[in-house]
Amino acid sequence: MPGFGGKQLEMDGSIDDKSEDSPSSSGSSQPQNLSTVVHTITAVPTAIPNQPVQVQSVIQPTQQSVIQAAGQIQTVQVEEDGEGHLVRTDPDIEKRREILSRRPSYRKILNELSSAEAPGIAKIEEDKEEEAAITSIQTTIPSYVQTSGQYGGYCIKAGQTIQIAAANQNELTTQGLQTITMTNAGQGAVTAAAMPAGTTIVQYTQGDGSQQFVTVPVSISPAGEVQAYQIRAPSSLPAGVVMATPTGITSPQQLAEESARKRELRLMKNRYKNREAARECRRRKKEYVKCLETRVAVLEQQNKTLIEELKSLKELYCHKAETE
DNA sequence: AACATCTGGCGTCACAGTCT
DNA sequence: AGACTGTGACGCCAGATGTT
Repeated sequence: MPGFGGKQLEMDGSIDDKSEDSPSSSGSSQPQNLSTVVHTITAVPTAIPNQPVQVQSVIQPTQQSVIQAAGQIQTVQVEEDGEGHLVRTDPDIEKRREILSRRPSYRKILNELSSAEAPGIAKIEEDKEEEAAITSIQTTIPSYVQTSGQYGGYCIKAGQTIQIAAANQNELTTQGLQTITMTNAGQGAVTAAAMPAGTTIVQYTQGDGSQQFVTVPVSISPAGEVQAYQIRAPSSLPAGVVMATPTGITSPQQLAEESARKRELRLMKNRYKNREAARECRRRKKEYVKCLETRVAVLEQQNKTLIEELKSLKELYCHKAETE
């Protein structure tokens, strides 16, 4: 895998000198007691989508090292930290740190990792999959409606999700509706406080796939039957949003209820998209973790190889010293 | 077998950053 | 400014695994 053989330019800007490409590379076999060691290394930015840079460095704390990348000479300030790691200290790094301090995107990180290090690693692609068409009608009666009732001729119970079959769906389709989903307190996200009793939000998808939301007052008879949904036609509300009632808000309690309903409407509009976004985010995260695990495995293997190499060189050296 | 704990996935909300 | 996007955090759930 390209890039794993050299120094890793860490995300924090440090150059972690853990290995060298080969013991025969220029100057690397020089005795350690020299104050200046010349290395030819390949630095691979782990988080920056640059080409691997060939580094001709004179490893000496606080001295400037010369990085030659794509024919361009770049001067960077390098210092050694307490643990023998080389750390860039030039002003560029400040800028880079600033950028990196922002919340990273798994998509970005992984794409950068894969482009810089492993062409074999698949990039996270833009999700072009079409949403599967919803063909059923699903409705959940809020759990706070502790009763059972009738909806479109079907008996439903509080907190239950029901499928509304052909007859109603056809009826809806003729009106340009494909799906209708009632969701709120069923997930526990909406409580009686957040969503005033006696109302619910109906989400439906039109023929063109656009999401529509309707706030619907629900009348429940003493016998526990859902008697009616009073849905009104769109008027002055933004496209796609249909608001049913309420009329004549006067008391602070009603105002609070209204604002709660508005909040719920806003959340409802975001919920669907966010569900998908969260799914994608988790997928990217998993892919990112996998990628990191692969890197760990490769580096561990490399470490083993280097240890073995060191051993055999030591043996060779001792053997040579004995014979002399 | 019954129960407890762990694990992974999901949906949701809040929030920060980005885009229009 | 408001919409959109990506992600962390949280709670819930179901299945797997360990313990009694």
